[in-house]
Amino acid sequence: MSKKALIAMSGGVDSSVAAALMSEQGYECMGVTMRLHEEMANADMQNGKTCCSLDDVEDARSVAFQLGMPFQVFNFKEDFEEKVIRRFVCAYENGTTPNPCIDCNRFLKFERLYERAKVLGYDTIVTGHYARVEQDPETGRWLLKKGVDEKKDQSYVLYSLTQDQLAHTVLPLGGFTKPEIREKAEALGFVNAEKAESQDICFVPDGDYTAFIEKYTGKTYPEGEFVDKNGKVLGTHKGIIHYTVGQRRGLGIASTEPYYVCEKDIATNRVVLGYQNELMTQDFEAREMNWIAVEKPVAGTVLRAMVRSRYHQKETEADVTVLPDGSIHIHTLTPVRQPAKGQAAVLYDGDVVIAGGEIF
RNA sequence: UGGGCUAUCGCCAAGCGGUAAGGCACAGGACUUUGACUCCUGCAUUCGUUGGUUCAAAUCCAACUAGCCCAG
Repeated sequence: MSKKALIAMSGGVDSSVAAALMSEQGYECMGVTMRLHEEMANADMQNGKTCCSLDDVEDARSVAFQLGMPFQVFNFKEDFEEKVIRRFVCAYENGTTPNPCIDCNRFLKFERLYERAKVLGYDTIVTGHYARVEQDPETGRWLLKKGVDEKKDQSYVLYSLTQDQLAHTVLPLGGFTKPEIREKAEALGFVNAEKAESQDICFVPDGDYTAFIEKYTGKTYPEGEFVDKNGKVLGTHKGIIHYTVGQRRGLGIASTEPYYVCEKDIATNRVVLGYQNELMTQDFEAREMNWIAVEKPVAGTVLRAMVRSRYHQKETEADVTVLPDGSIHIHTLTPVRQPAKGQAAVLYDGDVVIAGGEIF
């Protein structure tokens, strides 16, 4: 009796090859594309850079057909709207910087899709992420590890996976590099073998997320003051949702050295700017922790870990203290650029994800 | 109104007689399944104006104009 795997197929190269690999391994597979949002109808929007357009669905269908596996489209638009888009918009309105990809993984791919899979009798979820799932032979815990291809590693956006989810997840690309996957796709003659990497926020294909928020909420976000640490007014900003902590470009303030966004004050609608040295910190906190490699530690526990506080960033060594309410305090050994609230802090021990949470 | 100082790209700013650094801002590109960061490229035939000295001036001289400071 073969195991049954449900493959989340975006229509891109990675998930297509993931499907092929699972099929080769003898799994009984079904390909699924999640419909998450209204595609931009405009023909001139077809830049091929997003993950879930109509063309992408057809690519996924084509690959599934080629592999001889059933294929379905699940309509998760309502869930996506509620769990990803709304949270995204709210985060910006509250002055934080969301990571919708993490929410999509957490709430759609590994929650909604997983539930549906179970109902349909599939016990394994498969995605095209570059990360590895392994079981610790000693503790029996399921581990999430970085992908072998350091350049493409996506363990950061998967930190929310629970033990149960990991136990039922296979990430077949984790042991490969991107070039290897491309080769595989070409060898198999997939229509999307040479498709561009996806990027940008999938539901904002033109990249103008501020326009999206304004259209979504029907609100406009008033101009306000740019000030320095001492409250001195430096200029006028275009609306607070346009900025994120750590941002440099687009401020329009000429100076002797670059200004960065250090802080956003929703109450006064002010954006605090400072020079690079004013942006550095060694302390921040994260909450809603998901512990993967270890059981949730008791309050007061201190551990040394490598911390990543933004995607595609080199980790920094830090001392992590577990606080009474379960959140953590992170003290980096060397100064780092202040992370933006709303982004994820993920703790690593080498290749292994220890835990992750939201910076606040 | 006397005296002094300064006038170089949108902003800051090198240059001190030999044929316009750099930073910021901006634009474009690379990177990227978030926002960012980062990286690359571009960006004054011209130095407040007008004359003069010189083979040669943004650099010296003069006048004019503007701004700043101190006197009043």
